Amino acid sequence: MAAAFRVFASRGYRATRLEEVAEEAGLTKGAIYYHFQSKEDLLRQAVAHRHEAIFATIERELLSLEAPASVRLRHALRQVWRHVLEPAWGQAVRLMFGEVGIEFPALFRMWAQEGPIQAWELVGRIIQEGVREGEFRPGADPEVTARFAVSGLMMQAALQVHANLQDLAPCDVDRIFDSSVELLLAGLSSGMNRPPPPPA
Amino acid sequence: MAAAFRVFASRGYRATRLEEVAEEAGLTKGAIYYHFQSKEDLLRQAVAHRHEAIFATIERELLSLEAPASVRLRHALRQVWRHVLEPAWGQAVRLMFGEVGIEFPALFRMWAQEGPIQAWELVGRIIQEGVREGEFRPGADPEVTARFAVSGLMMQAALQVHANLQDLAPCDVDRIFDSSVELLLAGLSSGMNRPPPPPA
Amino acid sequence: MAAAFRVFASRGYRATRLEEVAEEAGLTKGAIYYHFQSKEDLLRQAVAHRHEAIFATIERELLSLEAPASVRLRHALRQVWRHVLEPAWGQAVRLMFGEVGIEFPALFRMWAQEGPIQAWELVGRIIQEGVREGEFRPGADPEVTARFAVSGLMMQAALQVHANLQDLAPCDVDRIFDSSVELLLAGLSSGMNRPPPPPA
Amino acid sequence: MAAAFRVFASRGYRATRLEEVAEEAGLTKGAIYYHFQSKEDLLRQAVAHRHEAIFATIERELLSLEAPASVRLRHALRQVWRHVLEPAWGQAVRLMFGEVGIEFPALFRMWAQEGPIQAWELVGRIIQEGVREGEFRPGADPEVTARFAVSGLMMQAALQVHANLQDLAPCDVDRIFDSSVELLLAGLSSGMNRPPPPPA
DNA sequence: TATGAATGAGCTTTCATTCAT
DNA sequence: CATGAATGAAAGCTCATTCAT
Repeated sequence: MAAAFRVFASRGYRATRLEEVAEEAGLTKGAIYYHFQSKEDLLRQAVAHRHEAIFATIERELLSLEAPASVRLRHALRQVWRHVLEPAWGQAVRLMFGEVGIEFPALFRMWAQEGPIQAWELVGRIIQEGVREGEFRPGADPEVTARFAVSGLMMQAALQVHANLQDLAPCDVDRIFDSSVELLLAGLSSGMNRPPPPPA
Repeated sequence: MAAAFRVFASRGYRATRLEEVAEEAGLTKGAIYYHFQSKEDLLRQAVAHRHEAIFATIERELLSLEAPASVRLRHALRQVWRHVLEPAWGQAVRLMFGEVGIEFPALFRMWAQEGPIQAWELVGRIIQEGVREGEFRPGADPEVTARFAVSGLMMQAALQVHANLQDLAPCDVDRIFDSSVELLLAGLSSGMNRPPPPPA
Repeated sequence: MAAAFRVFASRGYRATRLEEVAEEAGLTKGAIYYHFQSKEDLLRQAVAHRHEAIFATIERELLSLEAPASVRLRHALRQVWRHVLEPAWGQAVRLMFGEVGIEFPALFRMWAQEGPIQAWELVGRIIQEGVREGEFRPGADPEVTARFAVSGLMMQAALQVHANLQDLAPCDVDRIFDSSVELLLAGLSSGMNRPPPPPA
Repeated sequence: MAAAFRVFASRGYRATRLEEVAEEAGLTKGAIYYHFQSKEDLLRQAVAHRHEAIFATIERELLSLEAPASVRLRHALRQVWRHVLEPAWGQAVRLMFGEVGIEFPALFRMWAQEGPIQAWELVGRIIQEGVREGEFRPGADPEVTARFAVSGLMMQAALQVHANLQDLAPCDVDRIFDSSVELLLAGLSSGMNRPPPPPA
């Protein structure tokens, strides 16, 4: 299943021949059919098996982190950023957005639930706490902010890094993260920790 | 070529049979081969021909818009949002991210150049002007902010709307836009027009 | 028709696309169908039209040649040799032996009648005259000798020259002709003009 | 491969549908592609595999034959004649001269090397021995004589028998051989065993 | 469990042929 | 007479799937 996921992710679903999967797994085509019903079944199990445990891990970490919301937000987003920069994530997202999204919507939803949705719910909770604690301004929309933040990072990772747009529109990877987070925090800030605006 | 784009976008490249394209175009398979060398050539031309003139249009509009940077930014992002909410964009992005990205990277880059990159360069210019004019704070990073903003909207459109995640994680489409823009403006604001923070 | 013959001869019948013929003729496919019923019809007419007038010409020449049979034989074979060394003949023979022979036997027979058969009948007559005149030995078989001689030259031309076996089994073209004719004359000679064998 | 050779030889390369080959072999199209890469590959292997071991066999026979060169020559040519009268040879030669010669020259050369060239080298050696032993006249050209003899027989077989020209120009098959050999021997003879020419 | 061989449906591609203009 | 566009019937090839061993 791991082999299958690897090949599907790098070649695409339809472009993958079962023989490639077999080879990657060190077997032959026939053996696959002993373990799986069909190519589709193989994909399904390969995807399902790849639990995006990542966000659960992040969450647990954060629970034990006693720090201002801004710090915890930055920390969480850093983890997200790290995760989506992984080549494996880049391939997976292409597979999911592409053929899987079209041909196996249910599979796509399962992935989305465990990945992006999970991520923005997690981030949303942190922002909400920040608002409750007065660190973030009361008018902020934690849910949308979280979606927006996570989506922005994901899309930048997908385009800039995984689709290799570095030479078309170069931009340092760390700068993308730092500037994005800075923007977020500025936008969320209740002004408590901010120097007063210069008198007009 | 339009017919081809439509079918490729909705079915995916490999899953599309030339016969479907032919039917959509009101012809037969053979006729396609009179005009195109191969399936790949058809895709190439169909994609290349579909100039994403949209952003050039937005830009022209903005040039004639005398208004504060924040207004122009909101306007531009509104156009982007409108565009990426189109079903056609949703399909195209899946096609591009999926099979085209994997099998025809050059084609993908062409699309990225005309689409996302164009968009964030446009938005980046507006933010830069806002900074220069003092409406946005001097420390802002126009380029990354633009990338982040456009990416965030695109990803939300792709997931929430085109991948139909509404029932898994419901969220009003307008709220996504409004809250995102509000966040952005708050994060960019130089504080000139903002009420001073309440005394601690 | 000339264009058709050229292309058929160089590419082979089935491997020839009507478009190639059209291009060679400076027209388009459609125009061919104004003049010919089908690809087969085109081949038929192209072949039929190419009268192998060559042997009639040789014959006329020979009629006016007052010389011993051996001289006339050599002369006739020289003409044959010259003819079969032509690249055009090489291509034609491959076409005829190959696809035409298999798919259009009648066409092949027509060609054979005008080509090889004509040739060996002509040569046969000369030998017969040589026998009648006493220059060739009485036991000779003019018909088979003619067939054998012409066939030998044709096959050598086809293999050595047109199939380009020169580097696999090099042999000078003139030597092939000269030695062959010498052998023939020696085999046909009645001994009249030959020095008596050395006493044992 | 045997089945393929049979079908290719009788129908021609391009005119052969893989399905015919499959049927002849008792399989289906797909199975062919399990064992061969393409139609071309199948042809290549089918031809390569069909070693023309025939001439090696003849040679071995001749080595153990203690007899005058003329007898051995007649014997060798008889074998050649027998071989080229086989229907299979007739088909093969048409295939080789036709499409294979045009589209796969290397394959043609391989066949020529194992067939005609082999044959005339063998015959050439015999003649050379005859010359050395004084049975054949010193001025003879063994190499060309061999080429000429073998070519003559081959071409006669191809035309008279395999191209079925019997009714256009009837001639007994045995007579062709006998007269040809008689001519050859007469042309090669050193005169030692020949009655002196009648006095003029 | 695993394999090699085989299948057959379906795809892309080719091209002789047609025909309105 | 000629053309460009279109057709449709193959044909080559691919590959998920099956199965005896």
